[in-house]
Amino acid sequence: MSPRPKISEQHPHLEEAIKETAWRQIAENGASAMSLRAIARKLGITAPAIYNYFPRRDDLVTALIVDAFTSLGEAQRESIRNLSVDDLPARLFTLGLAYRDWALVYPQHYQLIFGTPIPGYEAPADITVPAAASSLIPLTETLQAIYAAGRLRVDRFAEMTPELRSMLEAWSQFTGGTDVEVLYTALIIWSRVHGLVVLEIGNQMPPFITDPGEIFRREIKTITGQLLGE
Amino acid sequence: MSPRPKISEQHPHLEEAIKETAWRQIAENGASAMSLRAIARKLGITAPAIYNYFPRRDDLVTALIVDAFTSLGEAQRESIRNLSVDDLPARLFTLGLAYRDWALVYPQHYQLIFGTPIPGYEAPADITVPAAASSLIPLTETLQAIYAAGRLRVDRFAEMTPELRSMLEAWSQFTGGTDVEVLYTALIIWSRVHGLVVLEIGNQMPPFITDPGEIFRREIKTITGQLLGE
DNA sequence: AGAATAAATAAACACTGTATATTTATAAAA
DNA sequence: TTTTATAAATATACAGTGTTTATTTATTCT
Repeated sequence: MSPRPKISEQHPHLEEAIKETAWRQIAENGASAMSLRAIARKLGITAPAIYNYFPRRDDLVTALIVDAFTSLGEAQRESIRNLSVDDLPARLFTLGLAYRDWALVYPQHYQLIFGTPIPGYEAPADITVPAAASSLIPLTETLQAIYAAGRLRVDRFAEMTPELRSMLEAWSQFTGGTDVEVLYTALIIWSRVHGLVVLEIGNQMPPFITDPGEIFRREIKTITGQLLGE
Repeated sequence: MSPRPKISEQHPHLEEAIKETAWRQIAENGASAMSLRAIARKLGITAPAIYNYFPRRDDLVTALIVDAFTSLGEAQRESIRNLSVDDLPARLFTLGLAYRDWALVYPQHYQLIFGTPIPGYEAPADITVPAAASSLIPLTETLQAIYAAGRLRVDRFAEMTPELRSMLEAWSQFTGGTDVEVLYTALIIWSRVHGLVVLEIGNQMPPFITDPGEIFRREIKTITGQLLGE
Protein backbone atom coordinates (compact mmCIF):
# COMPACT_ATOMS: atom_id res chain seq x y z
CA MET A 1 0.00 0.00 0.00
CA SER A 2 1.34 3.40 -0.90
CA PRO A 3 2.34 5.69 1.97
CA ARG A 4 -0.41 8.10 1.12
CA PRO A 5 -3.52 6.70 -0.58
CA LYS A 6 -5.46 8.74 -3.14
CA ILE A 7 -8.37 10.69 -1.71
CA SER A 8 -10.78 8.30 -3.39
CA GLU A 9 -9.22 5.43 -1.46
CA GLN A 10 -9.23 7.29 1.86
CA HIS A 11 -11.86 6.98 4.52
CA PRO A 12 -14.21 9.90 3.92
CA HIS A 13 -14.45 11.16 7.49
CA LEU A 14 -11.65 9.38 9.22
CA GLU A 15 -11.89 11.25 12.51
CA GLU A 16 -15.54 10.32 12.89
CA ALA A 17 -14.83 6.79 11.70
CA ILE A 18 -12.14 6.41 14.36
CA LYS A 19 -14.50 7.49 17.12
CA GLU A 20 -17.27 5.26 15.82
CA THR A 21 -14.99 2.26 15.70
CA ALA A 22 -13.74 3.07 19.18
CA TRP A 23 -17.30 3.13 20.52
CA ARG A 24 -18.07 -0.14 18.80
CA GLN A 25 -15.03 -1.72 20.39
CA ILE A 26 -15.91 -0.29 23.79
CA ALA A 27 -19.47 -1.55 23.52
CA GLU A 28 -18.33 -5.02 22.51
CA ASN A 29 -15.37 -5.63 24.78
CA GLY A 30 -15.43 -2.94 27.43
CA ALA A 31 -13.69 0.38 27.65
CA SER A 32 -10.40 -1.08 28.77
CA ALA A 33 -10.18 -3.13 25.58
CA MET A 34 -10.13 -0.05 23.39
CA SER A 35 -6.89 -0.07 21.45
CA LEU A 36 -5.52 2.15 18.73
CA ARG A 37 -4.08 -0.80 16.87
CA ALA A 38 -7.38 -2.65 16.90
CA ILE A 39 -9.19 0.44 15.65
CA ALA A 40 -6.61 0.81 12.89
CA ARG A 41 -6.96 -2.84 11.90
CA LYS A 42 -10.73 -2.48 11.64
CA LEU A 43 -10.38 0.60 9.45
CA GLY A 44 -7.67 -0.93 7.28
CA ILE A 45 -5.09 1.66 8.23
CA THR A 46 -2.04 1.61 10.47
CA ALA A 47 -2.01 2.73 14.06
CA PRO A 48 0.23 5.79 13.66
CA ALA A 49 -2.23 7.20 11.10
CA ILE A 50 -4.60 7.84 14.00
CA TYR A 51 -2.06 10.23 15.45
CA ASN A 52 -2.87 12.70 12.69
CA TYR A 53 -6.30 13.15 14.20
CA PHE A 54 -5.61 12.42 17.86
CA PRO A 55 -2.03 13.27 18.84
CA ARG A 56 -2.27 10.92 21.79
CA ARG A 57 -4.54 8.09 22.72
CA ASP A 58 -5.77 10.19 25.61
CA ASP A 59 -7.04 12.83 23.20
CA LEU A 60 -9.22 10.23 21.55
CA VAL A 61 -10.54 9.15 24.94
CA THR A 62 -11.30 12.76 25.86
CA ALA A 63 -13.19 13.22 22.59
CA LEU A 64 -15.23 10.11 23.37
CA ILE A 65 -15.99 11.40 26.85
CA VAL A 66 -17.22 14.73 25.52
CA ASP A 67 -19.45 12.88 23.05
CA ALA A 68 -20.82 10.72 25.85
CA PHE A 69 -21.64 13.74 28.00
CA THR A 70 -23.40 15.30 25.04
CA SER A 71 -25.45 12.14 24.60
CA LEU A 72 -26.32 12.09 28.30
CA GLY A 73 -27.36 15.74 28.22
CA GLU A 74 -29.56 15.16 25.18
CA ALA A 75 -31.21 12.20 26.87
CA GLN A 76 -31.91 14.36 29.90
CA ARG A 77 -33.43 17.18 27.86
CA GLU A 78 -35.40 14.78 25.70
CA SER A 79 -36.89 12.96 28.68
CA ILE A 80 -38.84 15.99 29.87
CA ARG A 81 -39.60 17.50 26.47
CA ASN A 82 -43.23 16.39 26.43
CA LEU A 83 -43.95 17.12 30.08
CA SER A 84 -45.88 20.14 31.22
CA VAL A 85 -43.55 22.92 32.29
CA ASP A 86 -45.72 23.39 35.35
CA ASP A 87 -45.56 19.85 36.66
CA LEU A 88 -42.22 20.34 38.34
CA PRO A 89 -42.32 17.22 40.53
CA ALA A 90 -42.93 15.08 37.45
CA ARG A 91 -40.05 16.74 35.63
CA LEU A 92 -37.67 16.15 38.52
CA PHE A 93 -38.74 12.53 38.89
CA THR A 94 -38.47 11.89 35.17
CA LEU A 95 -34.97 13.34 34.99
CA GLY A 96 -33.92 10.87 37.67
CA LEU A 97 -35.42 7.93 35.82
CA ALA A 98 -33.88 9.05 32.54
CA TYR A 99 -30.46 9.35 34.11
CA ARG A 100 -30.46 5.70 35.14
CA ASP A 101 -32.04 4.61 31.87
CA TRP A 102 -29.25 6.23 29.90
CA ALA A 103 -26.64 4.59 32.08
CA LEU A 104 -28.23 1.18 31.58
CA VAL A 105 -28.43 1.60 27.80
CA TYR A 106 -24.82 2.79 27.62
CA PRO A 107 -23.04 1.24 30.59
CA GLN A 108 -19.69 1.43 28.82
CA HIS A 109 -20.19 5.12 28.17
CA TYR A 110 -20.98 5.59 31.82
CA GLN A 111 -17.87 3.72 32.89
CA LEU A 112 -15.77 5.71 30.46
CA ILE A 113 -17.08 8.99 31.87
CA PHE A 114 -17.08 8.24 35.56
CA GLY A 115 -14.80 5.25 35.98
CA THR A 116 -11.12 4.99 35.22
CA PRO A 117 -11.16 2.14 32.72
CA ILE A 118 -8.33 3.39 30.49
CA PRO A 119 -4.91 2.66 31.98
CA GLY A 120 -3.01 5.83 32.68
CA TYR A 121 -5.72 8.12 31.39
CA GLU A 122 -6.42 11.21 33.44
CA ALA A 123 -9.28 13.37 32.27
CA PRO A 124 -8.38 17.01 31.59
CA ALA A 125 -10.77 18.72 33.99
CA ASP A 126 -10.91 21.92 31.92
CA ILE A 127 -12.61 19.97 29.15
CA THR A 128 -14.58 17.27 30.93
CA VAL A 129 -16.01 19.36 33.79
CA PRO A 130 -17.83 21.82 31.50
CA ALA A 131 -19.09 18.88 29.46
CA ALA A 132 -20.36 17.24 32.63
CA ALA A 133 -21.95 20.48 33.81
CA SER A 134 -23.80 21.00 30.55
CA SER A 135 -25.23 17.49 30.74
CA LEU A 136 -26.78 18.47 34.07
CA ILE A 137 -28.36 21.70 32.83
CA PRO A 138 -31.88 20.21 32.65
CA LEU A 139 -31.64 19.21 36.31
CA THR A 140 -30.33 22.61 37.36
CA GLU A 141 -32.97 24.46 35.39
CA THR A 142 -35.74 22.34 36.84
CA LEU A 143 -34.51 22.94 40.36
CA GLN A 144 -34.20 26.65 39.68
CA ALA A 145 -37.83 26.72 38.58
CA ILE A 146 -38.86 24.86 41.72
CA TYR A 147 -36.84 27.27 43.83
CA ALA A 148 -38.28 30.30 42.06
CA ALA A 149 -41.76 28.96 42.79
CA GLY A 150 -40.83 28.87 46.46
CA ARG A 151 -41.32 25.11 46.57
CA LEU A 152 -37.79 23.90 47.30
CA ARG A 153 -37.70 22.71 50.92
CA VAL A 154 -34.10 23.68 51.65
CA ASP A 155 -35.07 23.54 55.32
CA ARG A 156 -34.86 19.77 54.98
CA PHE A 157 -31.10 20.07 54.60
CA ALA A 158 -28.74 20.49 57.53
CA GLU A 159 -27.51 23.99 58.24
CA MET A 160 -25.01 25.47 55.83
CA THR A 161 -21.63 26.50 57.18
CA PRO A 162 -20.25 29.89 56.11
CA GLU A 163 -17.39 28.09 54.34
CA LEU A 164 -19.82 26.06 52.27
CA ARG A 165 -21.88 29.13 51.49
CA SER A 166 -18.88 31.08 50.24
CA MET A 167 -17.80 28.22 47.98
CA LEU A 168 -21.29 27.99 46.54
CA GLU A 169 -21.50 31.75 46.11
CA ALA A 170 -18.35 31.77 44.01
CA TRP A 171 -19.88 29.03 41.90
CA SER A 172 -23.19 30.86 41.72
CA GLN A 173 -21.49 34.02 40.50
CA PHE A 174 -19.79 32.00 37.79
CA THR A 175 -23.00 30.46 36.53
CA GLY A 176 -24.55 33.91 36.49
CA GLY A 177 -27.62 33.75 38.64
CA THR A 178 -28.25 30.16 39.68
CA ASP A 179 -28.98 30.26 43.38
CA VAL A 180 -26.64 28.65 45.90
CA GLU A 181 -29.44 26.46 47.23
CA VAL A 182 -30.15 25.25 43.72
CA LEU A 183 -26.50 24.46 43.02
CA TYR A 184 -26.14 22.53 46.24
CA THR A 185 -29.36 20.62 45.67
CA ALA A 186 -28.37 19.75 42.11
CA LEU A 187 -25.01 18.47 43.31
CA ILE A 188 -26.59 16.36 46.04
CA ILE A 189 -29.28 14.89 43.80
CA TRP A 190 -26.67 14.09 41.21
CA SER A 191 -24.36 12.41 43.71
CA ARG A 192 -27.19 10.34 45.21
CA VAL A 193 -28.37 9.17 41.82
CA HIS A 194 -24.80 8.63 40.70
CA GLY A 195 -24.03 6.54 43.78
CA LEU A 196 -26.84 4.10 43.03
CA VAL A 197 -26.10 3.95 39.32
CA VAL A 198 -22.41 3.33 39.89
CA LEU A 199 -23.19 0.46 42.24
CA GLU A 200 -25.63 -1.06 39.77
CA ILE A 201 -23.46 -0.66 36.68
CA GLY A 202 -20.43 -1.89 38.59
CA ASN A 203 -22.29 -5.00 39.73
CA GLN A 204 -21.74 -4.06 43.33
CA MET A 205 -25.31 -4.28 44.56
CA PRO A 206 -26.01 -7.01 47.10
CA PRO A 207 -26.97 -10.16 45.19
CA PHE A 208 -30.47 -10.18 46.64
CA ILE A 209 -31.26 -6.93 44.88
CA THR A 210 -32.43 -8.65 41.72
CA ASP A 211 -34.09 -5.47 40.47
CA PRO A 212 -32.01 -2.43 41.41
CA GLY A 213 -34.65 -0.30 39.70
CA GLU A 214 -36.84 -0.85 42.77
CA ILE A 215 -34.20 0.72 44.99
CA PHE A 216 -33.63 3.50 42.52
CA ARG A 217 -37.27 4.45 42.11
CA ARG A 218 -37.88 4.50 45.84
CA GLU A 219 -34.83 6.68 46.35
CA ILE A 220 -35.78 9.31 43.80
CA LYS A 221 -39.32 9.31 45.20
CA THR A 222 -37.81 9.87 48.63
CA ILE A 223 -35.66 12.66 47.26
CA THR A 224 -38.53 14.46 45.53
CA GLY A 225 -40.66 13.99 48.63
CA GLN A 226 -37.92 15.37 50.84
CA LEU A 227 -37.30 18.40 48.64
CA LEU A 228 -40.82 19.26 47.54
CA GLY A 229 -42.76 18.48 50.69
CA GLU A 230 -45.75 16.15 50.69
CA MET B 1 20.59 -18.01 38.63
CA SER B 2 19.54 -21.57 39.19
CA PRO B 3 15.98 -22.54 38.26
CA ARG B 4 15.13 -23.08 41.91
CA PRO B 5 17.04 -21.06 44.48
CA LYS B 6 17.92 -22.54 47.86
CA ILE B 7 15.45 -21.77 50.62
CA SER B 8 17.89 -19.40 52.21
CA GLU B 9 17.98 -17.34 49.02
CA GLN B 10 14.23 -17.31 48.62
CA HIS B 11 11.95 -14.54 49.75
CA PRO B 12 10.63 -15.61 53.14
CA HIS B 13 6.96 -14.92 52.55
CA LEU B 14 6.76 -14.43 48.83
CA GLU B 15 2.99 -14.30 48.60
CA GLU B 16 2.83 -11.47 51.13
CA ALA B 17 5.81 -9.76 49.50
CA ILE B 18 4.06 -9.85 46.14
CA LYS B 19 0.95 -8.22 47.55
CA GLU B 20 2.99 -5.62 49.41
CA THR B 21 4.94 -4.73 46.30
CA ALA B 22 1.71 -4.54 44.32
CA TRP B 23 0.24 -2.10 46.84
CA ARG B 24 3.37 0.00 46.76
CA GLN B 25 3.18 0.16 42.98
CA ILE B 26 -0.51 1.00 43.07
CA ALA B 27 0.07 3.74 45.63
CA GLU B 28 2.90 5.23 43.60
CA ASN B 29 1.61 5.02 40.07
CA GLY B 30 -2.09 4.21 40.27
CA ALA B 31 -3.92 0.92 40.11
CA SER B 32 -3.73 0.67 36.35
CA ALA B 33 0.05 0.74 36.47
CA MET B 34 0.22 -2.47 38.48
CA SER B 35 2.16 -5.03 36.49
CA LEU B 36 3.35 -8.52 37.27
CA ARG B 37 6.63 -7.91 35.50
CA ALA B 38 7.31 -4.75 37.49
CA ILE B 39 6.52 -6.57 40.73
CA ALA B 40 8.84 -9.38 39.72
CA ARG B 41 11.63 -6.93 38.88
CA LYS B 42 11.31 -5.27 42.28
CA LEU B 43 11.49 -8.63 44.04
CA GLY B 44 14.36 -9.90 41.94
CA ILE B 45 12.38 -12.80 40.51
CA THR B 46 10.83 -13.49 37.13
CA ALA B 47 7.23 -12.79 36.27
CA PRO B 48 6.12 -16.40 35.81
CA ALA B 49 7.24 -17.14 39.37
CA ILE B 50 4.28 -15.13 40.57
CA TYR B 51 2.01 -17.65 38.91
CA ASN B 52 2.86 -20.17 41.60
CA TYR B 53 1.05 -17.99 44.12
CA PHE B 54 -1.53 -16.32 41.90
CA PRO B 55 -2.48 -18.49 38.90
CA ARG B 56 -3.68 -15.41 37.06
CA ARG B 57 -3.12 -11.71 37.41
CA ASP B 58 -6.79 -11.40 38.29
CA ASP B 59 -6.33 -13.63 41.32
CA LEU B 60 -3.74 -11.23 42.66
CA VAL B 61 -6.12 -8.33 42.07
CA THR B 62 -8.91 -10.17 43.86
CA ALA B 63 -6.62 -10.83 46.83
CA LEU B 64 -5.76 -7.13 46.95
CA ILE B 65 -9.44 -6.21 46.85
CA VAL B 66 -10.24 -8.52 49.74
CA ASP B 67 -7.41 -6.98 51.74
CA ALA B 68 -8.69 -3.49 50.95
CA PHE B 69 -12.20 -4.36 52.11
CA THR B 70 -10.75 -5.77 55.30
CA SER B 71 -8.85 -2.54 55.85
CA LEU B 72 -11.98 -0.49 55.23
CA GLY B 73 -14.00 -2.62 57.63
CA GLU B 74 -11.35 -2.26 60.32
CA ALA B 75 -11.29 1.50 59.87
CA GLN B 76 -15.07 1.57 60.23
CA ARG B 77 -15.03 -0.51 63.42
CA GLU B 78 -12.10 1.40 64.86
CA SER B 79 -13.74 4.78 64.25
CA ILE B 80 -16.56 4.12 66.71
CA ARG B 81 -14.60 2.02 69.20
CA ASN B 82 -14.31 4.77 71.79
CA LEU B 83 -17.81 6.14 71.36
CA SER B 84 -20.58 5.46 73.81
CA VAL B 85 -22.77 2.59 72.63
CA ASP B 86 -25.77 4.70 73.54
CA ASP B 87 -24.93 7.75 71.46
CA LEU B 88 -26.31 6.29 68.28
CA PRO B 89 -26.43 9.53 66.28
CA ALA B 90 -22.76 10.14 67.00
CA ARG B 91 -21.88 6.62 65.96
CA LEU B 92 -23.75 6.96 62.68
CA PHE B 93 -22.19 10.34 61.93
CA THR B 94 -18.70 9.11 62.78
CA LEU B 95 -19.04 6.08 60.53
CA GLY B 96 -19.83 8.41 57.66
CA LEU B 97 -16.82 10.61 58.35
CA ALA B 98 -14.56 7.60 58.72
CA TYR B 99 -15.71 6.19 55.41
CA ARG B 100 -14.60 9.28 53.54
CA ASP B 101 -11.40 9.57 55.57
CA TRP B 102 -10.40 6.05 54.65
CA ALA B 103 -11.09 6.73 50.99
CA LEU B 104 -8.95 9.88 51.08
CA VAL B 105 -6.07 8.11 52.79
CA TYR B 106 -6.22 5.20 50.34
CA PRO B 107 -7.70 6.60 47.13
CA GLN B 108 -6.02 3.91 45.07
CA HIS B 109 -7.53 1.22 47.27
CA TYR B 110 -10.90 2.82 46.79
CA GLN B 111 -10.48 2.94 43.02
CA LEU B 112 -9.34 -0.67 43.00
CA ILE B 113 -12.42 -1.76 44.93
CA PHE B 114 -15.09 0.32 43.27
CA GLY B 115 -13.61 1.43 39.99
CA THR B 116 -12.49 -0.69 37.09
CA PRO B 117 -8.87 0.36 36.85
CA ILE B 118 -7.41 -3.01 35.83
CA PRO B 119 -7.90 -3.72 32.13
CA GLY B 120 -10.05 -6.77 31.59
CA TYR B 121 -10.47 -7.52 35.27
CA GLU B 122 -13.93 -8.53 36.40
CA ALA B 123 -14.43 -9.04 40.09
CA PRO B 124 -15.74 -12.47 41.10
CA ALA B 125 -18.90 -11.44 42.93
CA ASP B 126 -18.92 -14.55 45.13
CA ILE B 127 -15.70 -13.34 46.75
CA THR B 128 -15.93 -9.57 46.63
CA VAL B 129 -19.57 -9.14 47.63
CA PRO B 130 -19.16 -10.89 51.01
CA ALA B 131 -15.98 -8.89 51.58
CA ALA B 132 -17.86 -5.69 50.81
CA ALA B 133 -20.73 -6.71 53.05
CA SER B 134 -18.47 -7.42 55.99
CA SER B 135 -16.85 -4.01 55.68
CA LEU B 136 -20.31 -2.50 56.17
CA ILE B 137 -21.18 -4.51 59.27
CA PRO B 138 -20.52 -1.59 61.65
CA LEU B 139 -23.03 0.52 59.72
CA THR B 140 -25.62 -2.24 59.63
CA GLU B 141 -25.22 -2.97 63.33
CA THR B 142 -25.54 0.68 64.25
CA LEU B 143 -28.69 1.04 62.19
CA GLN B 144 -30.09 -2.13 63.70
CA ALA B 145 -29.56 -0.66 67.18
CA ILE B 146 -31.27 2.57 66.12
CA TYR B 147 -34.14 0.58 64.67
CA ALA B 148 -34.43 -1.60 67.76
CA ALA B 149 -34.63 1.58 69.85
CA GLY B 150 -37.56 2.67 67.71
CA ARG B 151 -35.68 5.73 66.54
CA LEU B 152 -35.30 5.00 62.82
CA ARG B 153 -37.65 7.32 60.94
CA VAL B 154 -38.47 4.97 58.08
CA ASP B 155 -41.55 7.11 57.51
CA ARG B 156 -39.21 9.61 55.89
CA PHE B 157 -38.70 7.21 53.00
CA ALA B 158 -41.17 6.85 50.16
CA GLU B 159 -43.54 3.94 50.29
CA MET B 160 -42.11 0.50 49.71
CA THR B 161 -43.49 -1.54 46.83
CA PRO B 162 -44.32 -5.21 47.46
CA GLU B 163 -41.59 -6.16 44.97
CA LEU B 164 -38.98 -4.24 46.92
CA ARG B 165 -40.20 -5.70 50.20
CA SER B 166 -39.92 -9.27 48.95
CA MET B 167 -36.39 -8.70 47.68
CA LEU B 168 -35.37 -7.25 51.01
CA GLU B 169 -37.08 -10.05 52.90
CA ALA B 170 -35.04 -12.65 51.04
CA TRP B 171 -31.94 -10.70 51.94
CA SER B 172 -33.09 -10.32 55.53
CA GLN B 173 -33.62 -14.04 55.86
CA PHE B 174 -30.11 -14.63 54.58
CA THR B 175 -28.51 -12.28 57.09
CA GLY B 176 -30.49 -13.95 59.82
CA GLY B 177 -32.50 -11.31 61.52
CA THR B 178 -31.48 -7.92 60.20
CA ASP B 179 -34.70 -6.06 59.50
CA VAL B 180 -35.70 -5.11 55.98
CA GLU B 181 -35.87 -1.42 56.94
CA VAL B 182 -32.34 -1.62 58.29
CA LEU B 183 -31.01 -3.31 55.17
CA TYR B 184 -32.62 -0.74 52.91
CA THR B 185 -31.39 2.16 55.02
CA ALA B 186 -27.85 0.78 55.10
CA LEU B 187 -27.86 0.39 51.33
CA ILE B 188 -29.13 3.93 50.79
CA ILE B 189 -26.71 5.52 53.23
CA TRP B 190 -23.89 3.60 51.65
CA SER B 191 -24.84 4.62 48.14
CA ARG B 192 -25.23 8.28 49.09
CA VAL B 193 -21.88 8.39 50.81
CA HIS B 194 -20.33 6.37 48.02
CA GLY B 195 -21.69 8.76 45.41
CA LEU B 196 -19.99 11.75 46.99
CA VAL B 197 -16.74 9.92 47.66
CA VAL B 198 -16.55 8.61 44.12
CA LEU B 199 -17.02 12.11 42.73
CA GLU B 200 -14.37 13.53 45.03
CA ILE B 201 -11.80 10.77 44.49
CA GLY B 202 -12.45 10.81 40.78
CA ASN B 203 -11.89 14.57 40.62
CA GLN B 204 -15.35 15.09 39.26
CA MET B 205 -16.59 17.70 41.70
CA PRO B 206 -17.28 21.12 40.23
CA PRO B 207 -14.07 23.16 40.41
CA PHE B 208 -15.60 25.67 42.80
CA ILE B 209 -15.96 22.99 45.45
CA THR B 210 -12.50 23.57 46.85
CA ASP B 211 -13.31 21.62 50.01
CA PRO B 212 -15.57 18.66 49.19
CA GLY B 213 -15.53 17.83 52.89
CA GLU B 214 -18.00 20.69 53.39
CA ILE B 215 -20.46 19.03 51.02
CA PHE B 216 -19.85 15.67 52.60
CA ARG B 217 -20.37 16.78 56.18
CA ARG B 218 -23.58 18.61 55.36
CA GLU B 219 -24.89 15.58 53.53
CA ILE B 220 -24.28 13.14 56.36
CA LYS B 221 -25.77 15.63 58.80
CA THR B 222 -28.80 15.83 56.54
CA ILE B 223 -28.98 12.04 56.40
CA THR B 224 -28.76 11.57 60.16
CA GLY B 225 -31.29 14.36 60.61
CA GLN B 226 -33.64 12.77 58.11
CA LEU B 227 -33.39 9.31 59.65
CA LEU B 228 -33.25 10.12 63.35
CA GLY B 229 -35.67 13.05 63.49
CA GLU B 230 -34.65 16.38 64.96
C1' DA C 1 6.70 23.37 -13.08
C1' DG C 2 8.63 23.27 -8.63
C1' DA C 3 8.38 23.51 -3.68
C1' DA C 4 5.88 22.85 0.48
C1' DT C 5 2.65 20.37 3.04
C1' DA C 6 0.07 16.77 4.92
C1' DA C 7 -1.35 12.08 5.40
C1' DA C 8 -0.15 7.94 5.33
C1' DT C 9 3.29 3.66 5.83
C1' DA C 10 7.16 0.88 7.67
C1' DA C 11 10.03 -0.32 11.15
C1' DA C 12 11.46 -0.26 15.72
C1' DC C 13 11.34 0.27 21.04
C1' DA C 14 9.94 -0.85 25.39
C1' DC C 15 6.46 -2.50 27.55
C1' DT C 16 2.41 -5.94 28.93
C1' DG C 17 0.12 -10.86 30.45
C1' DT C 18 0.69 -15.50 29.82
C1' DA C 19 1.92 -20.30 28.05
C1' DT C 20 5.37 -23.89 27.63
C1' DA C 21 9.30 -26.43 28.45
C1' DT C 22 13.20 -26.96 31.46
C1' DT C 23 15.89 -27.09 35.48
C1' DT C 24 16.82 -28.25 40.18
C1' DA C 25 16.33 -27.88 45.36
C1' DT C 26 13.64 -30.11 48.50
C1' DA C 27 10.46 -33.70 50.43
C1' DA C 28 8.69 -38.31 50.42
C1' DA C 29 9.09 -43.17 49.55
C1' DA C 30 11.50 -47.46 48.83
C1' DT D 1 20.66 -44.35 51.88
C1' DT D 2 19.21 -44.15 47.37
C1' DT D 3 15.49 -43.18 44.28
C1' DT D 4 11.47 -40.82 42.90
C1' DA D 5 8.16 -37.24 42.94
C1' DT D 6 6.97 -32.67 43.69
C1' DA D 7 7.21 -27.89 43.64
C1' DA D 8 9.27 -23.53 42.75
C1' DA D 9 11.74 -21.19 40.08
C1' DT D 10 13.99 -19.86 35.24
C1' DA D 11 14.34 -19.24 30.21
C1' DT D 12 12.12 -18.54 26.16
C1' DA D 13 8.57 -17.28 23.24
C1' DC D 14 4.11 -15.23 21.51
C1' DA D 15 0.87 -11.87 20.63
C1' DG D 16 -0.55 -7.75 22.03
C1' DT D 17 -0.07 -2.62 23.56
C1' DG D 18 1.15 2.91 22.89
C1' DT D 19 4.40 5.62 20.80
C1' DT D 20 8.52 7.49 18.05
C1' DT D 21 11.18 8.08 13.95
C1' DA D 22 12.21 8.14 9.29
C1' DT D 23 10.29 7.69 4.78
C1' DT D 24 7.22 7.98 1.02
C1' DT D 25 3.96 10.19 -1.90
C1' DA D 26 -0.56 12.46 -3.16
C1' DT D 27 -2.14 16.88 -2.95
C1' DT D 28 -1.88 21.88 -2.67
C1' DC D 29 0.27 26.30 -2.94
C1' DT D 30 3.42 29.54 -5.13
